[in-house]
Amino acid sequence: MTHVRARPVVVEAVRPAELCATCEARPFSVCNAIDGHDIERLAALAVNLTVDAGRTFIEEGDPAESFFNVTAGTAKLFKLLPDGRRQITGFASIGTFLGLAVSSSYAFSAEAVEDTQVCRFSRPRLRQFIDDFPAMERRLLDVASNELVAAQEQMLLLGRKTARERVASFLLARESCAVCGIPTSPEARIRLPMARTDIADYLGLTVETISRTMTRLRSEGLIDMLSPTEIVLRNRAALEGLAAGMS
Amino acid sequence: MTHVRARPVVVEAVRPAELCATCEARPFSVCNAIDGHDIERLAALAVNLTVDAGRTFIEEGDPAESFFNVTAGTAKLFKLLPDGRRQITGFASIGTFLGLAVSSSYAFSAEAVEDTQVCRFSRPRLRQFIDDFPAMERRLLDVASNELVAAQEQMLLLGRKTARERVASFLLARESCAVCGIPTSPEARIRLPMARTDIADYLGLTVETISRTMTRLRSEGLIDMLSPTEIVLRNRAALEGLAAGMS
DNA sequence: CGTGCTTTTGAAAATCATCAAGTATAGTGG
DNA sequence: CCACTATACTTGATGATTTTCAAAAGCACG
Repeated sequence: MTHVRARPVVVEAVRPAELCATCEARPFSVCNAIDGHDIERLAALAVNLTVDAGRTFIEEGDPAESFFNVTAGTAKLFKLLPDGRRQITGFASIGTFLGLAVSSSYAFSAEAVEDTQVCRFSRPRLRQFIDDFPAMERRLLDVASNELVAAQEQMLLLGRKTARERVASFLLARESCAVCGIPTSPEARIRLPMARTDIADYLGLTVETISRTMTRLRSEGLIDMLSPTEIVLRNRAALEGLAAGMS
Repeated sequence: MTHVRARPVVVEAVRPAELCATCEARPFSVCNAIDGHDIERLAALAVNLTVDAGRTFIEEGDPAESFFNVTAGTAKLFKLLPDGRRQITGFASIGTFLGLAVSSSYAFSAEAVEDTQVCRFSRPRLRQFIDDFPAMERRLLDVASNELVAAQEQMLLLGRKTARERVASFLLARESCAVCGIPTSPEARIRLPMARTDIADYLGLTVETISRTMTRLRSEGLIDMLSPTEIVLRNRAALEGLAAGMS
């Protein structure tokens, strides 16, 4: 259980929309469904935001007026219980589209884990845009479908895996996420921009359990810890076995 | 942990597609995005299946050749670990669309909890159909978005709620699901077509814990149990408090 | 009216949480 | 540049919720 010290819901800076045409995040995002000059129409809808680490830019329950697209950095998405218990439902990095929901209010909060860049779209206006571009709708459905599959996998983790299995699964997921970390180097160095508390709230465990489990994985030679935020997978096969539940 | 006694993956009977126009499930399903005579084109793609209780009609990992739409009964969707641990990711009832996934293989298995009717659609052919009917794609995106929200709520439950809170959440969800149970009578009688084991695997608990928790809720006057499968909510407010985490 | 399965109940065990404290790290100000 | 403070991470001891193991009670079905 983590009691979250609230930081003001403020966006650091709002810059005029940059050209989507040159956006580094585009290859990873739904925006690549649009090409040619149509991309300029999309750019006209986008507002570039800089969100400092620790800042919340989506608040659960608030009217859902915008969609977001992460273009740099990392954000955590989470839900809270009244007493402060928190469940992180996912981490958003470059290319992640946020705000899919039929409801009129956000179903989760989003807070930057490190300095983050996002594009903000007015919900009704982007909705209108999508109606004109079926390819975009198609891409969004693909995104939503993939997230659904990921969510089911996470339910399996939360409902049925042991602490060890959860941590192994997490590390492997971080590693295979080619986009999210620094280079997926030959020796698989993983960057963990989020705090241990965040990992705990993502895996349904406590900070202490995360720490103990990682220490043990290290002492068993399955991983190396260059620093708390830099992990090297030493025995991928063993980790994969663990993650798959063949402990 | 539940070791699943495998039942053959067989569909009981295959009937010629009935007219979607008169389908009772249509108001609850994505099919209502299509109207007029276009519905006949859709009907031409559908195959009606009867799935007996206990039969599996989607097997995790199998090539995803079909979409399904539940038109009657209830099915459980689940993922397994190699040693038999099971996580039920959801229950599908009338109107539920199954098979959304970009991958070429199913991400979960589906087994009928009670005698169930489903429509089966060839994946590529329905995909083609959808391309012709943006309204359908739109509806699918809405469905996927809603399921995503539900999945996040379930992650909160699995990761952070106590056994009591989970069971209370489950009962309330069953109740508000106007479609899934028999009548949402004035006194909120809930039908639970699934076994205790299924509830356990859905809530990330064991059968024993489910049983004990429900017994306790009954002894505290929060619920009544007419039979193992028929529950009455006696103190809705208290249950809602529990489910929301204000224990 | 057994037979088999589901549900319930009981006792013991275990994983993980909680409480507590020490260590490392980073950022701040002198 | 270094000490100082705050925060994050780690480690240890204890405890509790939930699991596991075991068995009885209910029910459905042949």
